[in-house]
Amino acid sequence: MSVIFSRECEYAIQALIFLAKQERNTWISIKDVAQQINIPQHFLGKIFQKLVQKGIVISQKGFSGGFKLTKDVNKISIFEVVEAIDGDGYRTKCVMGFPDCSADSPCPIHNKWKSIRDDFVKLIKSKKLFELAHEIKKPGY
Amino acid sequence: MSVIFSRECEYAIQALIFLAKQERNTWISIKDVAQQINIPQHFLGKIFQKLVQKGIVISQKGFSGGFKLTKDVNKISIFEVVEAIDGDGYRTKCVMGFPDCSADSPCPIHNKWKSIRDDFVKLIKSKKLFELAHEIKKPGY
DNA sequence: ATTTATTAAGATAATTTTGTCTTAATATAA
DNA sequence: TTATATTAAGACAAAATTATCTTAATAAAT
Repeated sequence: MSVIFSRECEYAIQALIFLAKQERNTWISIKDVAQQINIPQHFLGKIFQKLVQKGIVISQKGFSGGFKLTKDVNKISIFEVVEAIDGDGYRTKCVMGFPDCSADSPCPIHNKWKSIRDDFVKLIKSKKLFELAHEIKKPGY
Repeated sequence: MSVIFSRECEYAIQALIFLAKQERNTWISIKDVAQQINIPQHFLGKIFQKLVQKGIVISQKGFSGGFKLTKDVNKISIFEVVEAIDGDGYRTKCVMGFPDCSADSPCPIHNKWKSIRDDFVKLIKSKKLFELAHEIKKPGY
């Protein structure tokens, strides 16, 4: 299993970081992205379709078409990508799975988990593709 | 999807908290646990089998048999249950899914995630069934 | 001994997630 | 206008997770 995000979401994050590393205003094909970051091509296709619907990337069909980011790389955060693909379950559900856990009727670790989770949400909101793309220069990424 | 733990693991935690609420040294049947916390009975059976193998509970077959905790309720933490069911993936894998991320070759949020994750691990190590069972008195748990 | 209530364990099924294949639509280049 | 490279989209398949069903083993009560 993955840690917090679905596999799909992990791929989305990795693919967008890859896009952010490329020259601005050029169309990048699914094939290129999938090969470079080593993830299944057609699965990535579906993921990109969702990202198009959410307005994070735009697509261009046909010869030398592909995808590019709609917004500036320092305006797109991990948080935004996660919300687009996985939704908000990771920050709204009870970490122990109690169905009735809520602020009104908190489970025994509700508040401490909330505090930790808030730190995490703050982290992924603060991290933009720009920074991520520039920090990732080592092989393997 | 669940938050961090698998459904199986969430059920294990909930079931053991329920056991911790019962009178010590009495056998509690799967059926009772499953009905009370509203989870699938046979699925819970398999989970308990794993918990027996890990030495967290012991079982007694036959008439008026069931399960009980092996150790004192203030000696079993959420952490222990999670390790038994889900293993350590949640605290060892890269949160963005980069396959080569490690302390030696950290992804851009490796260290900040580690810090948050360490807080979480500390939390679930500190929470014993004893405390959890006593804090859960409201309906719905 | 027989009945009954239980865990143990394996087989099967349903659901969800992940991954693949195929065809259509489309845009560019030749 | 034809060939080619691409996304779009749906069907399909595989794998993993979650859930159910069935039978065997076992222990207690009668």
